[in-house]
Amino acid sequence: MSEKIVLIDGHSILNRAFYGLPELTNSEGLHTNAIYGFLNIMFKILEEEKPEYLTVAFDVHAPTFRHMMYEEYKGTRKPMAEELREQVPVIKEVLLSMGIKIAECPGLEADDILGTIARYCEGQGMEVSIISGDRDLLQLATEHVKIRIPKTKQGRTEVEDYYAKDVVSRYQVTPREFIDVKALMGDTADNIPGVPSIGEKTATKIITEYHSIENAYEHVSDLKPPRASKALAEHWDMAVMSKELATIQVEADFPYELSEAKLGNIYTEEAYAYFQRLQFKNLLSKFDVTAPANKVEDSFAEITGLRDAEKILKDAEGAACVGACIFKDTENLLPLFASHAEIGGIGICFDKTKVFCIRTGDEISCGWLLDRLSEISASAGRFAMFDIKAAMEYMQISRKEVCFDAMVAAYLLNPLKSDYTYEDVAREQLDLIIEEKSPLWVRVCYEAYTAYEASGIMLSKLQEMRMDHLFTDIEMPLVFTLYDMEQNGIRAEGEALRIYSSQLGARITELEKEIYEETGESFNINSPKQLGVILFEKLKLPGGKKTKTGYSTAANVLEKLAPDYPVIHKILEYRQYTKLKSTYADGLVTYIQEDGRIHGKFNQTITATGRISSTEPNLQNIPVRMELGRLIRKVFVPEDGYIFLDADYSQIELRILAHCSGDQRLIEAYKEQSDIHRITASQVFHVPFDEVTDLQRRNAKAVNFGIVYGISAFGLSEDLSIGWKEAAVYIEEYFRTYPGIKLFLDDTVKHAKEMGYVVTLFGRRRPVPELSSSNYMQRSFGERVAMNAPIQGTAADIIKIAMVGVNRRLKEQKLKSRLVLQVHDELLIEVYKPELPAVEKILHEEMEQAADLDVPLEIDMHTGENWYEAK
DNA sequence: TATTTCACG
DNA sequence: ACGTACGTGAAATAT
Repeated sequence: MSEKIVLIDGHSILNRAFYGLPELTNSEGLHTNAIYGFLNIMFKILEEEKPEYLTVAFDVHAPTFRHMMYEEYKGTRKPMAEELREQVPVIKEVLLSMGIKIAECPGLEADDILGTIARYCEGQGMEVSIISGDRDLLQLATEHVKIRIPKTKQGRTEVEDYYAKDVVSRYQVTPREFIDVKALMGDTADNIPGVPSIGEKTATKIITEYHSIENAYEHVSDLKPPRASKALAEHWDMAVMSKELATIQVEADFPYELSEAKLGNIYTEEAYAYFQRLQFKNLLSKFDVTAPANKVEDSFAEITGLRDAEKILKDAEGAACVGACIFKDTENLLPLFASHAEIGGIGICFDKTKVFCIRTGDEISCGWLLDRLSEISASAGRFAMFDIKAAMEYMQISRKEVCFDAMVAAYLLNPLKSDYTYEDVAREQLDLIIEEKSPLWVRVCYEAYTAYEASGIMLSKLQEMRMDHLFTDIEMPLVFTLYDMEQNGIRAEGEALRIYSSQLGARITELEKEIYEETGESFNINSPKQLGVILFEKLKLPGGKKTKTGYSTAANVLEKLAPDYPVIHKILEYRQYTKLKSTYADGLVTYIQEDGRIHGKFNQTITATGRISSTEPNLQNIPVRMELGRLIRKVFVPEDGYIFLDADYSQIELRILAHCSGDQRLIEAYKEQSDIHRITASQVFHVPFDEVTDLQRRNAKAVNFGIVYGISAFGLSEDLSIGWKEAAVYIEEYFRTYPGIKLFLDDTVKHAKEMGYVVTLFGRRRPVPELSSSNYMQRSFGERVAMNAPIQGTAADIIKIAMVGVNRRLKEQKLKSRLVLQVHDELLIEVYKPELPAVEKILHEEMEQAADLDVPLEIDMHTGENWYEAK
């Protein structure tokens, strides 16, 4: 068997990967998508081909002869996107770290390097595979040189292979003739002008007949069609130049030692370190090298004996700082049942050299261990854990003021991440790499150690970033408030939900039947794909639009497209009913527990802006806008002897905007009147307050929303179904009326671009990396985010302060009333009836006084025997 | 697992 | 010439 070499067209594959993959960055903010894609393609090819040799060729970015000629011909070429450019030196380093040969030579393009190496190796009797995204290389294909073109189709990479014969069957010309076709037709992507008015069809036809441009030129008068004949005669010089441009050199002169391309072990420790830095977690599994020994790990110990455990826990008593974690025994369990696993033990760390995993078992009981941990938490100067709210399911926290939630701290330091694991914190704060394959007890020790060691570091970072007040006085107390709310849960009547569900079900069946009759076919109405086909192809509804995969059948699109078709309304009604049934009626019953209550989760580390999120179930999106859905709220009821008290902030975000911008006109307006949209309409459209029409108010309201979202004429026009131009006029008028707003928003974006982040009134930060993107759309998004995040985030800060205050006073006064829900600008309390006056006072005061703004914070408050009535 | 739709603020 | 409003989560279908 002959030896094999793989040649990779470096920039071409990087390019493919860059544009084929979504944005990806590591924690340093370095873009990594092209590198990741490149390596994936490379590994795939290597596994497939198992070559003896490998070389990656790159262009050197000095202008080459061929580029010069073209640039004179057509001006400057587009610069490489910055996000891609920064990845080029990194991939080269990564390749070097794997001992992979890189070939580059000033004055030569990668094509020429590839062509020359390919010819040489073929001459040595080797098999050659060239990997490139560029079809230009097809001219190099022979019986032993295969051109491989990776295609990314829906996430999967498929490779098209071309030997010489494949080029012939696909393009009707030989690889050598392929050059001449290119010379005639040109290739804008490849900087080849070609002959004007000759396209692919004509070029192929001419070359299949005459085999070369020279021969075609000799018979130029015979060429058909006459248009081509004339073009070639007139632009023969262009054809010659194009051929020269299109021809890849195969006898270029540059230093290259085949022996240097010999593949050794590419999974080196150095490469491992790179992959870790780049955070390519799933590529790390390819390595079986073990990371260099870690000093900290040497002092870790696993404890199963009671005597040892007693001694250690006694030592931990009164420590200045304790890091801890609680783990479940999932080792002998199918992952499916992991959630009801027993406690396997704890991790505890109270000194760099005192790190233990204490396991429950024959000697150590769960109850005892957790009680001891609870005691230790109370005696510690600082008690640090990841996700304290979750841990409180198992242990008592009696001294909240000493607690440090490392997950919450990590969230404040960077709220953009999807999760906050101890592995990530260890890497980011401690430069510590934790082996995924380490035994459970070692990982447990690492978690406790990371909580211990990173807590001080993160606290000082929070201080530097002026978020210590936010962390200590808002977010940490909130951990316990949210825990209380989860424990409280909210009562829901299962039977009422089931009745509601069956009523919806009956109507759904009716609608289904009617829709099938009107479309003359039965199909899955819930499938946008099938629905699209029925609506736009079978029924030929006007202009099917939008989405990547087919027609959009979203409600707003359908309404706009065909408001006159009765089927459309039936379908939208059907959607509404099925949504209510599946998500709310049927969805909610499954969460009702023994106590008749739903104990949903409130998540503190999810949103980029600082809001809380609600899951299992989501209690923050219970219907309210439409009456039909709003009825669901009747099943949420207080316990006997209790009543609901609901309060929400009135237009808190716009008030925050008025305050932050300091726009006097808006501030004055809000001090006088509470119908903000009406005032806005009155002032923007210059009509007396009482003469504002419904339409004017509606438009003003949309503009107000737009301002909060980071205004754009396009978005506003979409929302109001008006022209782009008209929307721009509204915005202009708005800014003319409130010039302070315009100044503030511009200034916010400007600061964000300089600093890379935006800040709320209470110091919460949101990085906005999109602002430095070279992509217009991404950058615009960044600008809108920069305008919106401080407003939405400040509102989040304020209600969090109110929640903590309300909860604190309820508990201090030993009231039975309890906080049950938060819905962004709304709080719901289940009030023990005799306490109602006191609780009303507490709720109103805490919400109103949560922040001292230049405009009053108005609160709407209602009571009710269920959530429907209380809103 | 990804996409689409729709519920909320 | 480009193509979007900000922030979430759940369910159903498609892949």
